[in-house]
Amino acid sequence: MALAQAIMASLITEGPSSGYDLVKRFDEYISCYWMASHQQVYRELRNLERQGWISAETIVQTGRPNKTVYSATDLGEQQLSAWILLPSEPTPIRESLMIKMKAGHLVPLPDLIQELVYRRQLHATNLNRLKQLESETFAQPAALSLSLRLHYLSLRRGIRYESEWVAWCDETLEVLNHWSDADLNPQPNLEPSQEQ
Amino acid sequence: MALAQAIMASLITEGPSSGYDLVKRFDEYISCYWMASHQQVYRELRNLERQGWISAETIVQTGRPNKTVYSATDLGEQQLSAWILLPSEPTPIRESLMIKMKAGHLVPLPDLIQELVYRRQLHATNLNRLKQLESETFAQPAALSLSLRLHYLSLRRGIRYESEWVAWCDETLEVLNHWSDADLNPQPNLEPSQEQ
DNA sequence: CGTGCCATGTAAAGCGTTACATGATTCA
DNA sequence: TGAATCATGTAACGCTTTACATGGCACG
Repeated sequence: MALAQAIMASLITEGPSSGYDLVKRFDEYISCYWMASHQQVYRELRNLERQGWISAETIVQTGRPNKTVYSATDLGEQQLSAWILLPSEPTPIRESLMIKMKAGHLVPLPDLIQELVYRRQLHATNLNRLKQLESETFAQPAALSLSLRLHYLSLRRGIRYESEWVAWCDETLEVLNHWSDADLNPQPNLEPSQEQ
Repeated sequence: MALAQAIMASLITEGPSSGYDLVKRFDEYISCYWMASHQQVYRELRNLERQGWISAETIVQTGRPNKTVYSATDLGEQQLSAWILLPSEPTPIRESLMIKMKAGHLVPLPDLIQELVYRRQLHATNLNRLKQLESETFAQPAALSLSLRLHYLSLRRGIRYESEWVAWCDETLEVLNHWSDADLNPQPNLEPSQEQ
């Protein structure tokens, strides 16, 4: 629903871009607040052009395929501004790992622990990547434009989010490891008497 | 994708339930890890019954509409166990508020601040609700079953998540209020020369 | 000469959101 | 008498995901 606005925000703050540029930017840092696949981005660009929020210009390139560069129109910028002023609700949470926790008594404890270790690693890796971005882009805070400072605040949210995940994994792993030691290891409920 | 598993997990840990019971449970605490509307729940229950993961029993009630109570079948429990053992990725993040931050220079700073104050309040309210649940259900930790202890861990994640949101809002509001004081208030880019 | 990057799509299926709908009971 | 709760849906639309597809260039 807000993919259109995420694209508009990027075109306005980062300037005219090709679909490919946008996809790269989504992968690099936009995904820390709005994830989108390349298929979604290309489709949305066509929608936005049809509605007149962006305009397309074909850049002829020799030796490699032509590219289409999109720019936000005045209409697009006005529409984005108006959308920002509308109140918005938090994203609904959908975390499959928590479903696994809830029904965790169905599987052996070591399997649950393994899954948590894996998730901790994913979030720790992403956290490092975001901290890297933070130190690269925001090394000299005095020199930052308003736009960059606002960008920084959204990056902070990404860093906090990933830190929180790592902290929860650590907290939870400590509890589960303690259960392991105490030999509370649950027996899986897999009905071993059944063949199929 | 995992709505089916969220329902199965609830039927297995909380026992046979009607669609309405499940919807209430989603509203009460499942939503802190998996949000679902009543329409989704009812549709998914029909799918699950068709696939044999759950079985339905009609309870005839006098004076009020009959209800259908669903129970997990052995097949359903096995399928859920197998699914838990599959590795899973984090949910893609989609936070429209961060898009607003990114393009925040397009609107007056007080409007951005107002939106943040509103969001802080939403998360603070939800945090209090979850803490309430925590203190109600987990007052006597010694008496808890394995299943309830696992439930508690997922509730902890919800509490951490909402705390983190409140903390980010506070951090960000402090920065923005400071800008306000310093008279860095950006002028909106709304092209006042245009009539339409 | 193969791998990966540049650059851009189509198609189908599944999932989520919004709107609409029904009809009884209980409580103020 | 009206509002809220119990209890359960259908339909349409739109967004997301997954799979498949193309074709040149650069680098080792």
